[in-house]
Amino acid sequence: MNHELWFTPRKNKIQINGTIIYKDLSEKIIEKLNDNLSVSEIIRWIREKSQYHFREEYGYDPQVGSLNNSAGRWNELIATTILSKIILNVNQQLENSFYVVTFQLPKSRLKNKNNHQLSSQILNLFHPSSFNKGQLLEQISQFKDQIFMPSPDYIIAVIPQKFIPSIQPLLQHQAENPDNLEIYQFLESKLKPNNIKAIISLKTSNRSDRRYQPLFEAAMLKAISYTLHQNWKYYMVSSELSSADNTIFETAIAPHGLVLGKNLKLVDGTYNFTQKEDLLKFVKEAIND
Amino acid sequence: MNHELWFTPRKNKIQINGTIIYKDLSEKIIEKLNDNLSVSEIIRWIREKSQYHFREEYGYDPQVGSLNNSAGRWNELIATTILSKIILNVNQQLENSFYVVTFQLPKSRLKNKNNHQLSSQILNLFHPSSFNKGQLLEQISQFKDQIFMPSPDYIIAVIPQKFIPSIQPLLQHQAENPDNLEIYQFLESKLKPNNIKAIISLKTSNRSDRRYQPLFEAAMLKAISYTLHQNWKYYMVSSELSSADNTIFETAIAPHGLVLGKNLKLVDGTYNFTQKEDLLKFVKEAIND
DNA sequence: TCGCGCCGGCGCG
DNA sequence: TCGCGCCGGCGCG
Repeated sequence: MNHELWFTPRKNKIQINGTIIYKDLSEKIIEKLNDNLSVSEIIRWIREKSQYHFREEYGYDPQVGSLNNSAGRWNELIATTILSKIILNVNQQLENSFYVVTFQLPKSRLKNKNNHQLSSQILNLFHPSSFNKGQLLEQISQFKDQIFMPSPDYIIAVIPQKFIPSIQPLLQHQAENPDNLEIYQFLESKLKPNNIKAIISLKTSNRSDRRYQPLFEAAMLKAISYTLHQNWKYYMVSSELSSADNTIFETAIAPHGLVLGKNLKLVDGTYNFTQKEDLLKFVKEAIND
Repeated sequence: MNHELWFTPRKNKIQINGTIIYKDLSEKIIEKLNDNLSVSEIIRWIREKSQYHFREEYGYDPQVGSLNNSAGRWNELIATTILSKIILNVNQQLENSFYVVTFQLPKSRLKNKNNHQLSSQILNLFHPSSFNKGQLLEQISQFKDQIFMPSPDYIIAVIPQKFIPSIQPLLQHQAENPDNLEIYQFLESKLKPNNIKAIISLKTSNRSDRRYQPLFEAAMLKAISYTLHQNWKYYMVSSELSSADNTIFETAIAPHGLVLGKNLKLVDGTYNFTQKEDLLKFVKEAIND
């Protein structure tokens, strides 16, 4: 293992290459997961290992922010592998003509109006023409350039097998290479609203301010889902959940629920992500509806 | 100036007493404001001064997080003083029978259902009985325990002079003691929805994730405002605004707008907070409607 | 003691 | 180069 590749000196600072570190340690990480170590423990272990080698090499501690940035990425890489494996397994047992699929998205990015791409990356799962009159997304079409939200961490979709016969190898590849967006690229412009079953927010931890970030995402997605007569679920997944986090996620009403006088929840489930099994729960919940 | 009071040794760490530091430096801060130094510059100056004395005393740098926490507070203390002075001035020139008032709120906090207080602190501005049948907040009454949001940074309200004849001394006192909640305490349970004109989010800087925190607040408040047939404005104020921040704040549609098919904006104005004058703009905008 | 709400430090495309 | 979206470090009540 060549620890020099873990760090890159930049102007005035040393960069921590979180993705490289993860790849170097991925075999051990998978082992630890199989030994049922908690995801928090594993991330703490990668964190401390990175810190140790940084200190060895440069004689001082890395910035907290650089490790925060990496920890978020490590958490996602672990979750991608676990989710992909779970869904590979689910697909092998399915007895209908659909496949379940999970994937991450490119980051949302402000797009020029004349571009065919929309600023909210999740909307680019649908073909631009589906916003046309008489098409499936007509109802939100007039506002499509005014919808902003971060790219959700994960989508769970259910798609006819005939449209994605090769999905199992793609999921297998994604489980082994959790830092790639092949599945998104494969599905871009091809989904219909009713293919989407669930959207997932993944965090290592919450703060009482940061917890409103995914709630805004949920507010927009639930409003879109309602307008399109869909039933998209929104799940919160975090390795740390305070009692207040749980209560708020379980209870919070959607803004459009207030306006319509309907008790429409923002969040359909809140899960503590400690072990592989924790993710299985909401995958089942998401598709059994 | 006794720098020892700036810091308090705690178990395993040294606490930075941001409020004490601010009070010690407040005269100089006011001077710098009068000299038209930018708010960012002033906060950077307090930050560096704190860091310098911390280092002198303990031989190492303080945690970034402790200075972040303080910088947010310093920004609010400065803004409270400026806003209070502006509004004192506005009130002296008013020729109707109303006073303008601005104030901060206690932090939101999960409340027990049987308590008369609600979890969203802003809702405690209204009397509990106003949620009763036939009263002003009846329309959101059934969901009042499912509404969650952080306490907004500032409220701007317009209130009949006869209800608050003593408001000018209170504003004067608030300008001089920006860390107190007397005005909120004075108004608690006494406001009507139409007293509220504007809600303000104040930040030193945004990040592309953190910018959705006030947008969630705006989404809930605008939904409440719509349901109550009010026209509460929501303003973003920040010392740093990227081009993307500006575009998103200026363009974003409210979730309930999507559902209703109406172009309802989340944000009514985005202001760069560098000097005193920047706050005057939206105070005028907020009350002239 | 913990909950609230603060914000800069990133790595990567 | 900057935009995205990551998250722990608080002080204070």
